Amino acid sequence: MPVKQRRGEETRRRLLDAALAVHAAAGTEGFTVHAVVAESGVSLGSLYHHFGSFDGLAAALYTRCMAELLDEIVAALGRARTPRSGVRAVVTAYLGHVAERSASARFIHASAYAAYLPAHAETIAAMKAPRMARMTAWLAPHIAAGAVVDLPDPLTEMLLIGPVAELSRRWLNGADIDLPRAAKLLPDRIWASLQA
Amino acid sequence: MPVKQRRGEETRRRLLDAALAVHAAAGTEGFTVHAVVAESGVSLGSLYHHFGSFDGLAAALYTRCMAELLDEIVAALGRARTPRSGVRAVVTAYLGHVAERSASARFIHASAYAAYLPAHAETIAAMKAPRMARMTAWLAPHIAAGAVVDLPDPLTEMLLIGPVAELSRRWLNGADIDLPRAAKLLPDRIWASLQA
DNA sequence: CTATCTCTAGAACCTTGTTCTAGAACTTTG
DNA sequence: CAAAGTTCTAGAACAAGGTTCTAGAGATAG
Repeated sequence: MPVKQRRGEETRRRLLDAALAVHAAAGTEGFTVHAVVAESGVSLGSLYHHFGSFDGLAAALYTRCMAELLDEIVAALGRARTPRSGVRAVVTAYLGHVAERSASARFIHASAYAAYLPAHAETIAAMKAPRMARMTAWLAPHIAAGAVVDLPDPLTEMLLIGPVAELSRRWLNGADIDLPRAAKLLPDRIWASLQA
Repeated sequence: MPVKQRRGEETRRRLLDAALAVHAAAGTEGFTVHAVVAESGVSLGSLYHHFGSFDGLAAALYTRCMAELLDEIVAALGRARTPRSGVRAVVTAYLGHVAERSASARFIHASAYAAYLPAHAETIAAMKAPRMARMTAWLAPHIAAGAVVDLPDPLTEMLLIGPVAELSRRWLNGADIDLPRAAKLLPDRIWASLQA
């Protein structure tokens, strides 16, 4: 691999890592171009060369974090055999990510609106689509067998992740929530909403 | 009522209305102090006199919009007799608000993060607490009677509004979702997750 | 009537995202 | 190997938007 290209990749990675670190340490308030540049040890010019804008950097970081989260969820789902255990796997993977990699989770939730910025929507959609498709495909036979209720895809998705996402958002923002207890109780409740 | 105080109230109201109008027309991008001031016909000094900061204005508007939404939900819940119809009433009221008063709903969802800004968190919590308490109180006898599952309050809340909130967020951002159809299908699914 | 207090006004300021120009480092080609 | 071209890095200058400040107009109280 060409040296130049590798250095570029390295710079991109350093900027993304620095961005996550700054966001975790200073919150949305302190999350600024200049802070990220200082933390990364890279220049402002490089940031704009690689990401085009600060939103571009944020979108790239969002994409990276979200991809990791979805990959963990898809992997957990792949290990499940029954739809009920699949639901439990998804919830556990999601909440596990939130608990163990809270910097990533915090960034995802803080910039949820970014997923809809027109400029970057298609990049994010392109990352999500295949992963969501794998989940849909996993569910399909169980729907066909009559074990899982047959709803429009977005609704199934909402029932599955809506409560978990909202719960995570609150926990990340300091609400008094017992996450392990929630991880025990929620899956069967969500499963009840999906059972045919 | 003193004239001066009434004029102050009027100015506050004009600023809040202008803020909602600007946000609806120009989106989060164009939602700036200067734009709000221009739209309202009031001066910048007045804005800072009454709200302290731009975030203060946003928090006040969020509080007002959220209070209206919650009041509609609580009112709808009050008219319901069975827990199942209560769930349907809540979902219908929420989605109705989103469909009919989308400027308000859009602002609520766009500034969801604002609910956690330390500076304004307690104001918002003070608005929410009594309304949430009314919902909890409505549910209590049904839980006692064994008709509704007994979970920690936040979890019940998540199961009830999580899917609806997430669905609304996507619809507001242009996702291809059939809202009336969702309003028909969701309530019984959510009810299934809450049924004991 | 005058003193004071609240509200209104908008210019000046400062932080933060973006652009611009220059130059360094690597790759390719004659 | 040398020179041209390309990509990447650098940081100063710029622009836009949030905040502060000083001043003055209008209402209320003594």
